[in-house]
Amino acid sequence: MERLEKQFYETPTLELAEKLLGKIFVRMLPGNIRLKGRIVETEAYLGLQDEACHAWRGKTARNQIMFQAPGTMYVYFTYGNHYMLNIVSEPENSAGAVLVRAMEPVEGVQFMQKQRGTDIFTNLMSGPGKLTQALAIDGSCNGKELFDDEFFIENASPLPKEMIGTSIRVGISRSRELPWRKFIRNNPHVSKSKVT
DNA sequence: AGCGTGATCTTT
DNA sequence: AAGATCACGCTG
Repeated sequence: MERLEKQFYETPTLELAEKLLGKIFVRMLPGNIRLKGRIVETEAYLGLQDEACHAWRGKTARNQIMFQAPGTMYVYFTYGNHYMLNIVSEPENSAGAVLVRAMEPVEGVQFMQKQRGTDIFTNLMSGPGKLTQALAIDGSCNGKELFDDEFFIENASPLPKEMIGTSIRVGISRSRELPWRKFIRNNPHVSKSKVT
């Protein structure tokens, strides 16, 4: 399948969160290592009215990447342990991003097992902190774009509507009511959560 | 259900 | 300068 171009990302954040489901995230590493994961769970974070969005009070040193062009990666560190992978949306100078919460491993499983310290297939990328560990994504990836040979996303056929679930977002306290989490129904790699 | 772990943001 | 919060994951 072909790689997603810039214009794919030029769509409202909530819509992008849904469109990314089923697409194949690819990372190339030195030594001809290719890692692939199918995106199965996402969440939308949008600008000023969404109090759970890092950028809701304006631009800071941490969140500035969220104001960049669609298709940029916003990676941040949290809870003293974990990196979170987001894909920037919305035009330049407005803030928005899609949090990638879970993937299904497609290629490079052995590498992922080593990274994660487990062989259990459904425990490799079934959470936002797990998938960055599996893919060796850290703060050095913050600000990189999905349009080169290191990081890109491959297209896949759109999913039928009935396969997509919606819920409130996981692990936030402000703006909890917004139903901005999207996931593939009955997929075993979707993160464990009280909300289904 | 409880806690580690450290950057970031808010309040004093 | 100090305190709170945090888009989590692991053990028990």
